[in-house]
Amino acid sequence: MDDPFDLGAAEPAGRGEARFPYLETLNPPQRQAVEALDGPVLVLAGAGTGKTRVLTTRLAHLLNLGKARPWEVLAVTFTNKAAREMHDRVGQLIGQAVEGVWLGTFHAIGVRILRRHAELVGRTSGFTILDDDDQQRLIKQLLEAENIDVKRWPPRAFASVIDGWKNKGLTPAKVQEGDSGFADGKAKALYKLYQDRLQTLNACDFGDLLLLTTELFLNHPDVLADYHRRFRYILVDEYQDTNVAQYLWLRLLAQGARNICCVGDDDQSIYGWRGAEVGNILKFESDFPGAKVIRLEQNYRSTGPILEAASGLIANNEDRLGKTLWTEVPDGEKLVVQGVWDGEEEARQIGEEIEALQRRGESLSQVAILVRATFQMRYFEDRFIEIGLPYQIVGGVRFYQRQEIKDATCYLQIIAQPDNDLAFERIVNTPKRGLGDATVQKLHQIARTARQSLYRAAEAIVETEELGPKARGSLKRLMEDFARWRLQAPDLSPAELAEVVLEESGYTEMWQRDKSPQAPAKLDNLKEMVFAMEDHETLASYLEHIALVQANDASDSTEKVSVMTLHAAKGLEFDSVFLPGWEEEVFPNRRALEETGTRGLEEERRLAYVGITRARRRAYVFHAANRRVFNEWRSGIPSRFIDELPEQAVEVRTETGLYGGRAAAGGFGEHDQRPGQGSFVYDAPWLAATQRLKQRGYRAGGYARPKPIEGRAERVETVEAPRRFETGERVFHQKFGYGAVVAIDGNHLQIEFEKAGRKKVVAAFVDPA
DNA sequence: TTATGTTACGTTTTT
DNA sequence: CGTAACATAA
Repeated sequence: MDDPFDLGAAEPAGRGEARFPYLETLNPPQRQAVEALDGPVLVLAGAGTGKTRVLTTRLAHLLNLGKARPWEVLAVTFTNKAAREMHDRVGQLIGQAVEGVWLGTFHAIGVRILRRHAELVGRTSGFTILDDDDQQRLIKQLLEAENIDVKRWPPRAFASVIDGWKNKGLTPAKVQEGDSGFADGKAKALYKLYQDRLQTLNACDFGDLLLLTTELFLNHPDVLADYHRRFRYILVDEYQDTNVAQYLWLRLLAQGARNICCVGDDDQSIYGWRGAEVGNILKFESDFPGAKVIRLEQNYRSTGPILEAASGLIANNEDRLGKTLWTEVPDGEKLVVQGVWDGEEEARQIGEEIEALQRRGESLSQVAILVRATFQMRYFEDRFIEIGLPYQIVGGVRFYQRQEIKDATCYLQIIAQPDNDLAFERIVNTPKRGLGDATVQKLHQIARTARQSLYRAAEAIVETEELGPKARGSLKRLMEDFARWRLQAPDLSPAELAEVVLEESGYTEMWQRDKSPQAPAKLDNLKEMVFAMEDHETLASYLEHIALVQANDASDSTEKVSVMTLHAAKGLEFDSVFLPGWEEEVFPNRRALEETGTRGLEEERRLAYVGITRARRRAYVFHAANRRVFNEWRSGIPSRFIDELPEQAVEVRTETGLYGGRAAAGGFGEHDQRPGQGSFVYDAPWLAATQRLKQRGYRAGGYARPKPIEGRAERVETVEAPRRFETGERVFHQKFGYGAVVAIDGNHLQIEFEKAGRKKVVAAFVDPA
């Protein structure tokens, strides 16, 4: 990148430049941000202005200058992905792997600190980390035990109340009586009970990882002082997304050396619902008097029109610090806005556009579809399976949250920590071994009166006559299994242990016998899990890893389209970005508006801004006139965000007539009939529109296919050797299960699935049953 | 206790 | 519509 300013003018040229070549590639504000090592620094970095670059270079520079040893640096990120990227890039800069730096997410670092001082917060260092599934089940148990009607007061609602408190850094003692309307003002007391329960279980939920660390610092000044001495430099990524708990946590730590550098962009604050306070970034200068504030405004990522579209949109927000992004590469394609008939049509169009890009030689790894909510992903999956377009869902269900992984993990957890009641309860009867509700209730009773864990209660009860002979024998066998595995554990690697346990417990067998379509995938996942365990030397290290890391949070760079939520896309960039579902109520999301009004709307707008700014060269906004929500057809009004895009940066490709006629005349009322369900639906505006489209020769998927460019392959072939199928043949499909071939059209099969109905599928995705 | 059928309910966004 | 919790029968 050419630097318009002469670096030598600011500082005598000399050995510095030669020793630190990476400094020369920075622009002046970037370089300033890297070199202002001491004292508090706030870097306001717009999208695509080299934020990560500044952060990584700064960290490398710190180490290179010998300002700090690796373990004297704390670098906090929000996602594991960001942490990993930082690790890798710093490694490249200093020419060797970074070892010893405290680099990780708030949560991961919280765990690390808590494990060292667990006794001070009422845990032992081997405490378990609950995921929100565990958390909810625990809460449900608790509410039921307290005779709270869980129909009226759903456990998930209480979970979010608790999370809210924890995000604000509130322990039960600090919560105001009646601070939440939950359970008629009993919430505070219930919160206390919940925390007590966690302590007896020797467990922490996600919120505790921050809350208890902060409590630890507050209640034990000596411990805090120790970390003050340790962390001489602190770096924080995505500062705009810190919540109060994280803010307190950071502020406590930063009081030591006061060398804290926070990087963020108020326009990209999208975690308000998780308690993030944009205010934290605004308060920085008063929290740290004398702080240097550096703005990065030169965008290196996107073309002019894309930047213009994004800037025009975000300018509609009142509550912002304000930045002016600019780029030296102004030319480029305009942002495309395309209206389509419905959700399926949207998926078809996007599929075709992607195939066109592919024919023009674009890489699929540089294409992303960014949705507002996960339910939108399904349409793309269905369509891409049908046309054989390789895709990957990024984010989604956490690997360890999948049923089979969770079950397997529970076995391992019990070996490591027998007193983990939640894990025990989950697998006593998985696979089925005749230990049903009645038995578990009895165990609970004994455990409660004897004040011991379910596991200990089970050990005791098999020596008595309290259970029927069948249950007793079965439980006894299980307890013997556990005892044996625990004995073997020290001599086996975690992976070997897992294999033994999965085999001997009958868990693998359970899925082998299962003939549901998901079963083979589950077995694969279990294999993948065992494989992943090879990387870990101890069981404890594996369990830690699985609790904090999403397995598929990194988009692998293979030839696949990435499908993910806008939230998951933060920090990423792609040549081409598709933004479907820009309709009122979908995006901006209705609930966001209902719950937090203008604040919610502005956050949605920031989300839209994040979406557009992910694109380097091409961005496509789609909106559908109709969408099926649950089982109802609803018409959709184009998102207000579309109107807010500056006209000159946009090319509109919406079919004329889509919003014409009575529909545009205000006919977008709510209606709940499906097409063709009887004579009474004639008045529905969408039906009129359907008929118009039909008259003009519309057919499903019938928009003109872009002409292939000559000389290019029609489609990159990613499928394996084709196999011939015959009509009537019984087949198996990963997603749709078993079915019979109805018709064959080249490499496309029409299959009548037993569960999923009739679908068109590419032959390569189907196996003979 | 398990298998099977029935109904209620839900979709923001995540460490 | 699809899933998960719930109710009933075997």
